[in-house]
Formats: sequence, structure tokens, C-alpha cells
Amino acid sequence: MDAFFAAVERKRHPELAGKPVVIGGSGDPRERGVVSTASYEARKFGIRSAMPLRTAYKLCPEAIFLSVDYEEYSRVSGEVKNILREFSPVMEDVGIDEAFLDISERPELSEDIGRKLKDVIKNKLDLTCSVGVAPNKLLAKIASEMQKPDGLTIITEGDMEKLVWPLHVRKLWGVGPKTEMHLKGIGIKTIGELAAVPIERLKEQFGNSYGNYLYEASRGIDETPLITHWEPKSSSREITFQRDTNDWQTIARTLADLTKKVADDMRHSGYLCRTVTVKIRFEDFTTYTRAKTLSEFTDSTEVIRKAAFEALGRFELKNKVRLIGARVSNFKKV
DNA sequence: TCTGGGGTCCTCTTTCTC
DNA sequence: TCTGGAGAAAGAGGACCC
Repeated sequence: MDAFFAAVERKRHPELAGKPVVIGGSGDPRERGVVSTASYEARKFGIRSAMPLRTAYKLCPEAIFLSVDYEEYSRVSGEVKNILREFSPVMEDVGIDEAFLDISERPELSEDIGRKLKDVIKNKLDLTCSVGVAPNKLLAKIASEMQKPDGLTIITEGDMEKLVWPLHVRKLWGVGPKTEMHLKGIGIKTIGELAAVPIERLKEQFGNSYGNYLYEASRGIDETPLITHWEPKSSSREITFQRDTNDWQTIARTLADLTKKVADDMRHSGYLCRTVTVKIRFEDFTTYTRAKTLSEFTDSTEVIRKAAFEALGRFELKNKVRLIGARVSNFKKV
């Protein structure tokens, strides 16, 4: 979906149309938080996802800043996914605003399916999206990003050299800032340059598993199937304090609060956990975790809170705390 | 004055058990 | 009784994605 959160807000507040809109955090750009979504008008000012709200405010003080309303976006997301499922039952969810569809069983031209899908979403929901069609997920994802917004791009096996190899390595799924810098250090900027590196060298530089992934990805090779059903592996809640704190009462109260939420979440989704992890980020942004694995599965707030405080006790709280979080994992279905 | 929150997966190290 | 090794489980950190 194109600038999904901003598009949903524009739908219910038509006066936002054509204006720079920034969605993130509490909606107050003077508070701590980052940009979740910026409308295309806001992007003209250089505002991007994951940017601190304060920075966004400096770039464009006239922008309209809104808080994130996950409930509403999830509801609209459900409507979008229902439409997608009419095109193919084989669908993989990728977060709130993306999905893969396997249309290999459909007789129609894939380009026609892509165009029809966009039309239906536009007509029924008044939202635009960008569609990529390709022989696998890796290339479909790249294709979908090539002509945003409101794009429709098709990549076939024969297009690798012409369309994909000139692209920057960051366009490959799984290549983030660290790998980008590492590759830059050995003189590699584009996917084509990456494809020219022997597999042995990639394995030397990045380890067996990831080296092999880069080798295949740069050639457009991806055999991974669509995941149509998956079970959660962990569940967590965390919060960044508006001001860094070393006040034990505040830290303890917040952790108790987070463990309660995590336990409530788990009971609602019908799982039991065995491992409880506490995460602390200090004022200098260093981040640590301490975990406690219990002898029995539980969804009790009491038990989880006790385990969390045991883990908290193993931290040296010498510096001010910026963020605290609680996570449960090691799940079993109730 | 920076740098959210919710996840997954991978790797390395430590700890436990046999 | 002491020591060592193998393998699993747990713990911690890091990279990445939306």
C-alpha cells in the first residue's frame, strides 16, 4: 500500500488531501518518537520513515502531525487482504500493508491481474497500491518498489541484467545499513557488482549462510515458498521514557505495567510461555537483555512479573534508563 | 537534541547433562 | 574421583523488516 497510514487518515479526514502529513508516536513532534509514515507531500521535505519526529518537525513545521491509530489501520488492512484473497487464496501476509499472492494457477495474463487488483482496491477502498509481478518473492518485492506510488511493474527472468543489476544493493531484501557499508568497503554498490563476486569470497566475507543468500539473491534466485500460516514465536511490549530516568519507582512501576500487558496479550492470543526477557536501553543507547526460563509454561501475570523482576535484578542500573521492555517467548498453544 | 515499537532469524557463547 | 568431550538448551547480541 502506498503511504498506507497517511492514506487511511486522508480517507477519514478529506481535508488532509494534498497536505504534508506525518504519522508517528503520540502525534506531538516535540515528544520522543519516530515517523511511521509520511505522505508523499511530506516526503518532498525530506521526511522519511524511522526519522525522529523532532527532525521531521524541523524539516517541515507546517506538516500535520498525527498519532498512530493501529486499530483503524488494521481494520482497513483486513479489508485490503480480503480483496487480495479473492484473487488468490495463496497469500502471505507481510505486515500490515504488504502481501505476496501466488497467482501461478490463474489463467489470465499476470499484468491484467495486477491492474484489476489495483482497480478493485481503488474503487472499493479509495486507496492506491504498488504491484510487482515476478517469478518469485524476492523479485516481486523489488518490482513492487520500482514505480511507487500507484505502480505496476513486471520482472521476468530475462530482465535481471537490464532492470535489477543496475539497482543499489539496498534494494535487495535482507541487505540493511550494515551490509551496505560492508559491501561498499569492498567496492560493491550495485546488485550487478554483487553478482560478479565469486561465491567463495561472499562466504568468506559474510559467513556460509548469508554469503550464499547474497550470491543467490544477486542472481534473482529465490525458491522460498509463500507462508500462508504461521505461529507467533514471541510477544513483547516496550516503552521509551520521555526523559531518561534512574528512579527505581518509575522503572519498577513501568516494568510491572509492561508485564501485565504482555500477559494479557498472551492470554488473548491463547499461548503459554516459558521464557521471560527484560530489555533495557541506557541513555547512551546501549541495549541489553536478561532472560529467565521457567520450569513450567505459564500465562500468569504474577509468575511473569516475578520472573521479569528477577531478570531486572541482574542489571547494573548505574546509568539512566531510556527504554524498558518485557518479552515472553518459548510458546506453547493453550 | 538525535535514534519507536513490534517482530523474525541467525550466530556465538555459556551452561547443563550424560 | 577426576577429567574431558559431545550435544542440547539457554542466554545474549545483532541485523533486518514493516
